[in-house]
Amino acid sequence: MRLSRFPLPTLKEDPSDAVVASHKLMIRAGLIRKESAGMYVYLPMGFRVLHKIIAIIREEMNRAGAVEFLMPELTNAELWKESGRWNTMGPEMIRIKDRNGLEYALAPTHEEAFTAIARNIISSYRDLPLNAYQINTKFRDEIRPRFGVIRSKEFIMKDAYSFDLDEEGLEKSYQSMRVAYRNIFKRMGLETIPVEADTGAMGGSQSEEFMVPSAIGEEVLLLCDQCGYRANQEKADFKRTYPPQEPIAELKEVDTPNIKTIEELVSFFNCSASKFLKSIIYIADGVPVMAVISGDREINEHKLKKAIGATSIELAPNSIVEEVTNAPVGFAGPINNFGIRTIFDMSVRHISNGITGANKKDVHYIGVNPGRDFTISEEADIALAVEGDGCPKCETPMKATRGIEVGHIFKLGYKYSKSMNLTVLDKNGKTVHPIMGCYGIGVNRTMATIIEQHHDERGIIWPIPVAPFHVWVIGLGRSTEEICKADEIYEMIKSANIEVIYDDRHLSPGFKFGDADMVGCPIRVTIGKTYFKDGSIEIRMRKGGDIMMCTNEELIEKLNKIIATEFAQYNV
RNA sequence: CGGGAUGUAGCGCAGUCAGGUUAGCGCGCUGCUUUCGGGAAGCAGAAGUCGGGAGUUCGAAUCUCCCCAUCCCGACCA
Repeated sequence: MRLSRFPLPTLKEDPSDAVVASHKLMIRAGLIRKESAGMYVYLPMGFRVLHKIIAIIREEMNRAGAVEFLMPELTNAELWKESGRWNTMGPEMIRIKDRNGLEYALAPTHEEAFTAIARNIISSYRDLPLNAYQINTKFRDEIRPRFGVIRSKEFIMKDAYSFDLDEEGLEKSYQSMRVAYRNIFKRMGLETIPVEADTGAMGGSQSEEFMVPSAIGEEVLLLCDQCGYRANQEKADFKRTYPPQEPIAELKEVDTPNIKTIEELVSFFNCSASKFLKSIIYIADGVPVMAVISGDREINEHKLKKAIGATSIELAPNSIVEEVTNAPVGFAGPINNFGIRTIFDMSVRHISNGITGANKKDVHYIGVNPGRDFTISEEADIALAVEGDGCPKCETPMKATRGIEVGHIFKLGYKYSKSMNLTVLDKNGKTVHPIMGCYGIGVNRTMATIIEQHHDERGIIWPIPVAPFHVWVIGLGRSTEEICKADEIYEMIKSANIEVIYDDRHLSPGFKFGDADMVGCPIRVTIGKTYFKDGSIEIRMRKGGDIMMCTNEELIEKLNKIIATEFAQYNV
């Protein structure tokens, strides 16, 4: 490929609307352009990288025994109604009608579609296990698209769905995907950490996310160096420690004029935050509920949502708080709280002589004791684990770090096979529902994440398995004779079946070197003054900057050797 | 959806507070000349609904109102 015939609109300056390195570099290196918020055009150089990533995913999925499908993007509403998700998916699912008024969704995921086709094509235990996958576009009307391609409204996902006869089979399928994912990311130069995750909107039991540690990660991970416990903060457990029980005091009302926040209360009462019963009003599926937790902890809304069994929860607006507590925000508490459904964190039971709002303006109770002053009607773990909390397994203080989620694997269970009535006959001729798993990789996000992990101040440094080209040839000659010589070298490399791009543009050397560094192909070959003088060709590695010289005759062998060595670093 | 910021040529910005001729600058782009192993120089050019609409005014990029879009911070997710 000649660069003179290959659109590569590189930029010298950062685009003003990009914030993170990968987004800036993808635009500056001419890989993508923004179409509108959350939608991107892949230019030829960027598309090549996407293809490389897809090819690796496909190889590893096939190697793991998965089989590739291609599903429609426009999915009939009937499918979603069968599983119940037409109602529960919410506005992130883009719904449209055709001219006859039939409703469709632009697929945000494909559990229903794959379950439906499985219903059609499998009927016996002999057809199991089946692991069906596709690499296809997903549409999600994100509330906030962010960080370029990392969170967009339209993105390419590899999604796989496994169907097994029993849990043992599912465990096997799940583990084989776990291995495949590790291999996939390793082959792209990404070190991933699998962490325990919340199962979220997909439903199901066990679930792990594949995280790449990064300062720009949207997830917080809690890690135990001692025993290897790793979890998303949304899901993370921690070892509880409780204060000693005190001799029980009398329940009293205290005037607390305009003292509302835990901080204000701590200084007003001059005691530790753990004394307070923090009471927060949420709206769960439209109904107000109260969550009560020790004042030194935060509520984990994912855990709370699960404990309540709600499909959506949000903080109640002030007006609702005033309505249900009969007081301004800041004076809510579990005592005499008008019969509102209340969930207590496990920490509450252990508070003795605590302090909490009296559901009256400017009044708090002191000497509050669970059991005597209110009943713990529903108890659950609804606390957010934070850095320094003890590991739930070995009690060692955990560390927190941020991560980008590039993949996610789930054990779905029977949710879809039952709701959509997917059945097979087992050995005994009995009708049974297969058990399912699902497995996703964000392809575009993976590309951005690779850049986050592999760049310097000059530009991208592609790991060779995902580099758009392996070799970047720069011709610096001016005379017709010199240009011919550079052309010959390029043709020679090309006919050796090496992936090569040739910068044959009429630009100054600095400009060409700059573009080569920006785009970041692993091997640069320069045909310049050293070649025209004494026939020595310069080979320079983008990573590390090592320079080697060789002759015309040695070049192909040398390049093949370097390429093989580079690839070897990413072997699994 | 709540809070904050921004919108001027393909890209990056100035000009707006304090209204006043043909709206500037850098990069990029076109032509010519010289140069060219780390983002060259000169000369000559092309390219703009100043986000949109309404209003105030003799006169609006600039003031007022409404709308839209983009980006950042929080709740959803690959």
